[in-house]
Amino acid sequence: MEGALVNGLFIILKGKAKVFRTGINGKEQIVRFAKEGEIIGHRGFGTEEYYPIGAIALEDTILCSFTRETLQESLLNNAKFGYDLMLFYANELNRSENKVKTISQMTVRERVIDTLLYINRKFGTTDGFLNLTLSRKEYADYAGTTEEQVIRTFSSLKKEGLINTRARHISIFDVHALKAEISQHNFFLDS
Amino acid sequence: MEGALVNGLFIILKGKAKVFRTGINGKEQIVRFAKEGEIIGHRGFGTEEYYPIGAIALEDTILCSFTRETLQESLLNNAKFGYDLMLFYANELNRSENKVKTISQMTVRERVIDTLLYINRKFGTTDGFLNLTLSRKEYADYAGTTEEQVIRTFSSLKKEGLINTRARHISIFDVHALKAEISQHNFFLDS
DNA sequence: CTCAAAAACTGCTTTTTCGCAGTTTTTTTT
DNA sequence: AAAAAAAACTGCGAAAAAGCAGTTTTTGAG
Repeated sequence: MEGALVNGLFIILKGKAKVFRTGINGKEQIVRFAKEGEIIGHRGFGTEEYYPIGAIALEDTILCSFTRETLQESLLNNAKFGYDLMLFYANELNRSENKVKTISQMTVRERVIDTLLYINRKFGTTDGFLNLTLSRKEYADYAGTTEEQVIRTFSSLKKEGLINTRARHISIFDVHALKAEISQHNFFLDS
Repeated sequence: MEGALVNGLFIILKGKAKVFRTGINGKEQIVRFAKEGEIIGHRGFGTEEYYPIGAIALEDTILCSFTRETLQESLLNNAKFGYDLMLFYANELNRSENKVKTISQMTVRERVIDTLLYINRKFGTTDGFLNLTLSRKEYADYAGTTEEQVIRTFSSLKKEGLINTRARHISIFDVHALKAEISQHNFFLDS
């Protein structure tokens, strides 16, 4: 939970989660989605005393937890471990700073497309449908827009034959065309 | 330079710089400003081969440079060093993810105010004037808006008696009132 | 399987932001 | 110190995004 005392970090053994910051009027900004094998809670590992960020499981999820002390000890005794974790942070930072640019310079339509491609890349598909099922509001919270705009964009993309939606299940028909639309902005960093 | 082969990182011994990503139509997104004592080029230290980001000195600047190899060796031999650098990254990540939220949820006016307060906090003032002199366009590139919007916001803030501008020199009259306007969003993370 | 709640959708209006084109001021060069 | 170039400013129209209020569809509980 955002605002809770930092007590360590977690690794997702099984399941999926969304990681977010709460803004004004309780509006969420989803920072990333996480899956099996990924780290959660590492943002609390700086000088902050409280988590600046929250996470919620999107399905039944099993975590492995490390206390701050355990981790600190391991890091101070194992330089390679610290080095690898540092590389991980460096990549996360790269990803995040790219998102600043994305949100700042892309149109709503482009941001929604970017989000679809991100989900596709990261979670893949089964029978053509994206493996992660999100509400329109969650798409909006990641793309930095409103639910209505996501709905409008989806319905345009549908009309253009680029995607299909069957209720909350989405399939992408033409990944290439979608990529082309945002290629001048995006280097597909955030897997 | 953005796109150049990563060859190490730098510490600013003297001077100031802006750190940015280039987007569509050459539009810059300034990610941060850096001053004496700060690290530059650490974004290239992940798995990337090329710098995802560029930096330009804003005045005569002296750097101290470390090759990737030197640094890697030090990190692998000195766990405490790696640990501290990791903490630094964790804070940078926190700062950056907060900026995602800021840009996504604040209005243009709020983002401009946020930028003014950031410059004030980080670089301070002399005789009431901010110690870092930027063009309106640079304010826009940091705030994620256009030059014209910055100009319009500055002129409103001037009319309201909150700031004063004498050409490119800006003084903030009422830091408190400005902070109040964005306090529901911002926790003043990015010093 | 039914029903209530939640989510998705639609059309419309309002607000915010942008961008152009021209003028004025400031800065830099010679 | 004058001229040229760059930056700052202004008003206005256009575009993008957001917000509202209702209807329809989907979901999930019992």
